[in-house]
Amino acid sequence: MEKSKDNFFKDVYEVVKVIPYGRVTSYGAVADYLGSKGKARMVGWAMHGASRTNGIPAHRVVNSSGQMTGKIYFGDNRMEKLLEAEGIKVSKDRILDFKKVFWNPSVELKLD
DNA sequence: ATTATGACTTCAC
DNA sequence: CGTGAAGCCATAA
Repeated sequence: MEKSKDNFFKDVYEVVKVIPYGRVTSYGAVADYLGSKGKARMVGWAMHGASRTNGIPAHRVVNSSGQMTGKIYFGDNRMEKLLEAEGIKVSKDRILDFKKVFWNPSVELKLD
Protein backbone atom coordinates (compact mmCIF):
# COMPACT_ATOMS: atom_id res chain seq x y z
CA MET A 1 0.00 0.00 0.00
CA GLU A 2 2.33 2.66 -1.10
CA LYS A 3 1.48 5.71 -3.16
CA SER A 4 -1.79 5.69 -5.09
CA LYS A 5 -1.40 2.05 -5.99
CA ASP A 6 -3.90 1.13 -3.28
CA ASN A 7 -6.77 2.67 -5.22
CA PHE A 8 -8.36 -0.73 -5.64
CA PHE A 9 -8.19 -1.42 -1.93
CA LYS A 10 -9.66 1.96 -1.21
CA ASP A 11 -12.60 1.29 -3.52
CA VAL A 12 -13.18 -2.03 -1.82
CA TYR A 13 -13.23 -0.39 1.58
CA GLU A 14 -15.72 2.22 0.42
CA VAL A 15 -18.11 -0.40 -0.90
CA VAL A 16 -17.79 -2.52 2.23
CA LYS A 17 -18.48 0.51 4.37
CA VAL A 18 -21.70 1.10 2.45
CA ILE A 19 -23.07 -2.38 3.09
CA PRO A 20 -26.40 -1.95 4.94
CA TYR A 21 -26.95 -3.34 8.42
CA GLY A 22 -27.89 -6.97 8.52
CA ARG A 23 -26.73 -7.50 4.96
CA VAL A 24 -23.74 -9.24 3.42
CA THR A 25 -22.05 -9.43 0.05
CA SER A 26 -19.48 -11.55 -1.72
CA TYR A 27 -15.95 -10.82 -2.86
CA GLY A 28 -16.88 -11.44 -6.46
CA ALA A 29 -19.82 -9.03 -6.24
CA VAL A 30 -17.57 -6.26 -4.96
CA ALA A 31 -14.91 -7.02 -7.55
CA ASP A 32 -17.55 -7.03 -10.25
CA TYR A 33 -18.90 -3.70 -9.05
CA LEU A 34 -15.39 -2.29 -9.29
CA GLY A 35 -15.22 -3.62 -12.83
CA SER A 36 -12.73 -6.38 -12.12
CA LYS A 37 -14.53 -9.65 -11.68
CA GLY A 38 -11.32 -11.65 -11.80
CA LYS A 39 -10.00 -9.79 -8.79
CA ALA A 40 -12.30 -11.59 -6.36
CA ARG A 41 -9.21 -12.86 -4.56
CA MET A 42 -7.80 -9.36 -4.33
CA VAL A 43 -10.95 -8.24 -2.54
CA GLY A 44 -10.26 -10.95 -0.01
CA TRP A 45 -6.71 -9.67 0.25
CA ALA A 46 -8.04 -6.18 0.87
CA MET A 47 -10.25 -7.54 3.63
CA HIS A 48 -7.24 -9.23 5.11
CA GLY A 49 -5.79 -5.80 5.67
CA ALA A 50 -9.14 -4.37 6.72
CA SER A 51 -9.56 -7.01 9.41
CA ARG A 52 -7.16 -5.02 11.53
CA THR A 53 -8.61 -1.67 10.52
CA ASN A 54 -11.40 0.26 12.13
CA GLY A 55 -14.62 1.17 10.31
CA ILE A 56 -14.43 -1.74 7.88
CA PRO A 57 -17.25 -4.27 8.44
CA ALA A 58 -15.29 -7.04 6.80
CA HIS A 59 -17.51 -9.54 8.59
CA ARG A 60 -20.23 -8.60 6.11
CA VAL A 61 -18.16 -9.92 3.23
CA VAL A 62 -18.19 -13.62 2.50
CA ASN A 63 -17.60 -15.87 -0.48
CA SER A 64 -20.17 -16.81 -3.12
CA SER A 65 -21.38 -19.73 -1.00
CA GLY A 66 -22.11 -17.46 1.94
CA GLN A 67 -19.33 -19.14 3.82
CA MET A 68 -17.25 -17.03 6.18
CA THR A 69 -13.90 -18.34 5.02
CA GLY A 70 -11.96 -15.59 6.73
CA LYS A 71 -13.33 -15.87 10.23
CA ILE A 72 -10.07 -17.46 11.27
CA TYR A 73 -8.22 -14.30 10.26
CA PHE A 74 -10.77 -12.23 12.14
CA GLY A 75 -10.16 -13.85 15.45
CA ASP A 76 -11.96 -17.16 15.67
CA ASN A 77 -15.64 -16.59 16.46
CA ARG A 78 -15.53 -12.78 16.38
CA MET A 79 -16.91 -12.69 12.84
CA GLU A 80 -19.76 -15.05 13.58
CA LYS A 81 -20.61 -13.08 16.68
CA LEU A 82 -20.78 -9.83 14.73
CA LEU A 83 -23.02 -11.35 12.08
CA GLU A 84 -25.42 -12.82 14.61
CA ALA A 85 -25.47 -9.46 16.34
CA GLU A 86 -26.93 -8.05 13.11
CA GLY A 87 -29.62 -10.68 12.93
CA ILE A 88 -27.76 -12.92 10.49
CA LYS A 89 -28.01 -16.58 11.38
CA VAL A 90 -24.88 -18.63 10.94
CA SER A 91 -24.24 -22.35 10.97
CA LYS A 92 -20.95 -24.14 10.43
CA ASP A 93 -19.25 -20.94 9.28
CA ARG A 94 -21.99 -20.50 6.75
CA ILE A 95 -24.78 -17.92 6.47
CA LEU A 96 -28.25 -19.50 6.48
CA ASP A 97 -30.51 -17.06 4.60
CA PHE A 98 -27.66 -15.95 2.42
CA LYS A 99 -29.95 -15.22 -0.53
CA LYS A 100 -32.11 -12.98 1.64
CA VAL A 101 -29.34 -11.02 3.30
CA PHE A 102 -27.21 -10.83 0.18
CA TRP A 103 -26.52 -7.26 -0.93
CA ASN A 104 -25.36 -6.75 -4.50
CA PRO A 105 -23.56 -3.38 -4.93
CA SER A 106 -23.89 -3.62 -8.71
CA VAL A 107 -27.66 -3.53 -8.30
CA GLU A 108 -28.38 -1.70 -5.05
CA LEU A 109 -25.53 0.73 -5.38
CA LYS A 110 -25.68 1.36 -9.11
CA LEU A 111 -24.39 4.69 -10.27
CA ASP A 112 -26.67 7.54 -11.19
C1' DA B 1 12.03 -13.08 -13.99
C1' DT B 2 9.85 -17.31 -12.06
C1' DT B 3 7.27 -20.14 -8.70
C1' DA B 4 4.13 -20.53 -4.95
C1' DT B 5 0.14 -19.08 -2.46
C1' DG B 6 -4.38 -17.27 -1.29
C1' DA B 7 -10.78 -14.17 3.14
C1' DC B 8 -12.32 -16.36 -4.71
C1' DT B 9 -15.53 -18.48 -8.52
C1' DT B 10 -17.56 -21.87 -11.38
C1' DC B 11 -18.20 -26.32 -13.26
C1' DA B 12 -18.03 -31.28 -12.94
C1' DC B 13 -18.51 -35.67 -10.40
C1' DC C 1 -23.78 -31.20 0.06
C1' DG C 2 -18.68 -32.42 -0.41
C1' DT C 3 -14.45 -32.62 -2.96
C1' DG C 4 -11.49 -31.64 -7.01
C1' DA C 5 -9.70 -29.16 -11.00
C1' DA C 6 -9.04 -25.03 -13.80
C1' DG C 7 -9.21 -20.01 -14.20
C1' DC C 8 -8.04 -15.66 -12.28
C1' DC C 9 -4.90 -11.80 -10.52
C1' DA C 10 -1.94 -9.44 -6.99
C1' DT C 11 1.55 -10.21 -3.31
C1' DA C 12 5.44 -12.80 -1.32
C1' DA C 13 9.79 -15.27 -1.54
